[in-house]
Order: sequence, then structure tokens, then C-alpha cells
Amino acid sequence: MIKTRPVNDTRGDNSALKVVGDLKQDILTGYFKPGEKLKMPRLKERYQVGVSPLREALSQLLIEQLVVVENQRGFKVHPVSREEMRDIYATRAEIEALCIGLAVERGDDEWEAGILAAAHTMHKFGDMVDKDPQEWERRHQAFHTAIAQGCNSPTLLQVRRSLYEKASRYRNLWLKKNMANSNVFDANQKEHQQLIDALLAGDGEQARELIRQHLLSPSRALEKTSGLEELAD
Amino acid sequence: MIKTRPVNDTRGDNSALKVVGDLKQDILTGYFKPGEKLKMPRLKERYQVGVSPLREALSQLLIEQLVVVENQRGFKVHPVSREEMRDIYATRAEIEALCIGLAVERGDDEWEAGILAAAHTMHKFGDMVDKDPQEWERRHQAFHTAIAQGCNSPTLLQVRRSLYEKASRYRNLWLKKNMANSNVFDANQKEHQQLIDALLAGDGEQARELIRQHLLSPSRALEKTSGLEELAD
DNA sequence: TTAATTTAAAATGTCGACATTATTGCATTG
DNA sequence: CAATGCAATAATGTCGACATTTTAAATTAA
Repeated sequence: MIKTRPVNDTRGDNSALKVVGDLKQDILTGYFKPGEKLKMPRLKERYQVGVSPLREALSQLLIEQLVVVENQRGFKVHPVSREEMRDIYATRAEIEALCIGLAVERGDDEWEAGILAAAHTMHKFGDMVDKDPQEWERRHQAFHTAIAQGCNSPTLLQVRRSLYEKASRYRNLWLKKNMANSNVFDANQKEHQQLIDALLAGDGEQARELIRQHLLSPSRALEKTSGLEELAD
Repeated sequence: MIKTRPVNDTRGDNSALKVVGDLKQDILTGYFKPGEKLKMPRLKERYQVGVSPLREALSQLLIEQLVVVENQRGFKVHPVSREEMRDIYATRAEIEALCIGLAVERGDDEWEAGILAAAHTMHKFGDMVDKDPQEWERRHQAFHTAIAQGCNSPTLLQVRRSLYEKASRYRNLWLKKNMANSNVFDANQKEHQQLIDALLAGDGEQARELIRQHLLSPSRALEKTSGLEELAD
């Protein structure tokens, strides 16, 4: 029996690594607003660590472009903008299409099984009445990740994950807007089925086009809303 | 008149940011070998700063996957492996093809001019007798960057740069092996001309295929060499 | 000699302290 | 009243110190 360890088990890690996860979550979920100044006293209080681990954590989020720094003026949450949203979503769509194209070429039976399993998990959730957006998003992402895994390239998957996280702040807005709207979820379900069909048929070109449209729809929806202004730029 | 500032001007930056550049250089050029332990006393001595800025710098290189960390055992240079080299180069080829495909769709006259300018700068260097590999690589990269710029996507270009840096350690091996071999440089020159022709003709598909082959050739060459073993894994 | 154990040395990760720099609030002036 | 200048308040970035842990060396035992 292989001993696995939960993804959020941070026992052997140092303080910085522990705080990276929490801080990232707080930024992605919007607890810290875009553009907001991240003052050390507040962070020390919230995460119960000194400045050294905090600065290490912030240095990591700096490279992931979730925070920005200005000398002698500390750290801020990376601001949001329509332009950035467009660019991130467009890039994500291309990267995801790339993953899928390679996956169709390289994917094996185990890959296909993983997709069907994840699809089932998603489908079950669709029946629920109390749609917790976070849990829905978890399963939704698990489904797409199962597909992308088929590309079998750690480097590419790393790029993919990074873009997914960058997009999270915008996606959370979209989720708030649409969690009541069950049409959206039904349409999603349909698109997923089309995607699965194309994948199992080995039609890479079709799958690539489907995923592009699928990934861009939240972006298109957000273009029209005024939700972005709320998040000070 | 706009006041520009040289890329390596680090006056307003904090110590960590200054040391990031130097440390990265030292890792990419192989001054610190893959897998080598990065001990604080040595780093303090070399970069003339305390542990705090050092740990911040290392935290950034951690996300860029140039170093790895183990709790209570400090930082190490990220090890190299044939597998990683293959994956990085393959991913880079796909990303570069993606950039170029978009660039052909979106590029304007200024873009084309930039390519020709960079090509000229490269060509001039080809005539020189004393081929400094570093300078050659600078111009080579400037040429490819000029092309990729046409995609007009900061996010995608960021991904591209990150992969370029990850590949640097392997590329430096290749450069050492081939700096005497002028056949290689001539072949390169030819491939560049083909690429330019395809780009100016607007043939995206052709350009994408050319760039894939172009980027993969160092990887293929390195597959055969024994150079990797020198770098302890 | 090899293996195990103890001891000593060195390195890591974190905090508090301090100098420097930014920001805020208040008074002064035009 | 607006704008400017000044003081006091707060925050940043860096270092040295310290407890903890790892690594290396020395010693002992088999």
C-alpha cells in the first residue's frame, strides 16, 4: 500500500511554503483585493509568522505575477484589467488546445478512463440542488485536467496550471455572476459531452476548436459585465 | 524625449532583485552546477548581502524551477536530466510555433521591419572570425524574439521567456560543443532565411513547421552527446 | 577493517531590532 | 479655502543573533 499524503498537508515544510498556499488562496478568492497594499503588520497578524517567511512567500507570488513590488513601498496585489483578462484567457485557450492536441496523439486507455471518471464526477454534481460554486469549479477543473494530462509533458502542464491560477481571480467573478443561472451549467455540460465525443473519436482538430470556445466563454461573458470596476485597478 | 533605462540598471531595486539577476546568471551559465548545494555562507560572500535577500532571491528562482528546496536542508540548483531537456525543448518548440502562428495573423509592418533588422544584425555577426558564443546567442535570441513579439500577447511571451531561460543551461552545453563547428552556424543561417521567407509570404503553417525543427535541433544534438553526465544529476 | 555511536562543527530558518524611507496629519502661508 | 511645508507616525528592507537540525568527524565496538 502506497502512503499518500493529502495535498494540503504541510507538515515537513517551512513557514514560507505554508503561507504561500494560504496567501495565494486569499488573493485568488479576492480576500485581498486587486491593487490592495499588503502591509506586513496585517500579514504577520493573519498568518502568525514573522516578516522573513512572509517576504519569501511574496517573492514567490511575485514571479507568478499575483503580487507586484515597488522598492521601499512594499507589496501590492497584482491589479486586474480587462486587457490582462483577455490576454490570459486567450493564452489559456491556446495552451489548452495545445495540450489536447498532443493528448489525442499520445493518450492511452488509462487516459480515456480518467476522462470518463472525471466526467462522471462532474455529471453527478450537476444533479445537486445546492450548487456550491467552489466545489463545482473543483470538479470542473479536475475534468479538464484529466484531459490535459494526456499530453504527458510536465513542463507544459506546469504552464497550464500557472495560467489557470492567474485566471482564477477573474473566474471567481464569473462564478458569482452565474451560480444561479442553471442555463450556463447545462450548456457547459453539453460542451463537455461534445468534447468527450471528439476525444474518443480521435478528432484532435475538432477537440481543439471546441476547447477554445469552451474556455473563452467566461471571458466573453465578463467583457460585458461591469464587475471588473469593483476591483480597484 | 523618453528616458529609457538600461535593462541591467538596478538602482532603485532592493538587494533581492539585484541578486536574482546575478544568481540566475550563475546558474544558467553553470558557475553553480546542477544539483549543487547552495550554501548561505558562500552566497553571502559572493553577492555581499545577508541571508534575507538571498532567501528572497532563491524563493523566486524556486518558482522558475532553477533551484529546489528541502526543508532544513537548504537550496540546491535544480538538477538536469535528459528527460527534462527533451520536455523543455519539445514544449518550447510548440510554444514558439504558437507565437509564430499568431504573429503571422496579427503582425504588422513594424513587426516585419523588426525581423529584418534583427536578421541583419545576426548576419553581420556571422562574418566575424572570433565568434563569441555568448554574443552570437544574444543576437540569435534577439532575432527569434523579434518574430515572436508579433503575437502581441504579454502572457504568452512571458511563458516563452521562462522556457527560454530554463533551456539555457542545456543550450550552453550545445554552444560549447559547436562553437568551433561553422557548419552548424551556416545551417542555422539557411534555416533563418527560409523562416523569413515563409513569414513574409504569410505562410503560417510553413513557418510553424520550420521553427519546430529549428528549435529541436540542439536538443537532438545533445541527445547523442555525453555532455549531460558531466553535470551531476 | 567495517559498522555503529557519540561528539563536534556547520548550516538552516526564524525572529526581533535598527536604520532608512514613505506616508499621514497638521499647521502655515499665500 | 487650496496649496505648500513640516513634524510625527508608520512601514520597509536588512542584518545579526539564536534555537534547531543536519552533516561531518572522531571514537568505540564488533
